[in-house]
Amino acid sequence: MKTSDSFNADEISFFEKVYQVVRLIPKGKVTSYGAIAKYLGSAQSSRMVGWAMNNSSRIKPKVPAHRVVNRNGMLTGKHFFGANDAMQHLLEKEGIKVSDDKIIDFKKHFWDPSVELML
DNA sequence: CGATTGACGTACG
DNA sequence: TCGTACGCCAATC
Repeated sequence: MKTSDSFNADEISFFEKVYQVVRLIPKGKVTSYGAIAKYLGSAQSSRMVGWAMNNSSRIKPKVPAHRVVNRNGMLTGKHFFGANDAMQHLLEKEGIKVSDDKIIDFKKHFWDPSVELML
């Protein structure tokens, strides 16, 4: 415990920042890896966002990685959810229509952290 | 310790 | 418009 279990801004890493942002994604909304990376100040590190998502399976609490898709709105990481349609099913359950592993009206459901969380 | 991979994105041809 | 190449940082082999 050491003082507190809270997150220390000085302790959080690039990955943990990603986790927090993803957790802030409202239901029925989605975002892209690049948007998160850009919000973190490393737009070119979009790969790291995806890598962070991979680790998201081991972190706690688990982050809604199903709300994070690539720039094309395609569910590139659906294969990581175990079931092939698990990610798609979750998105449809939240009101997001998915077809061919791709989000319909992706731009419409797009949630940009740099806009919603901008101060 | 060095090389390869990875849920992406942008640039160039 | 489509395909290929590069960059970014960390983890894994």
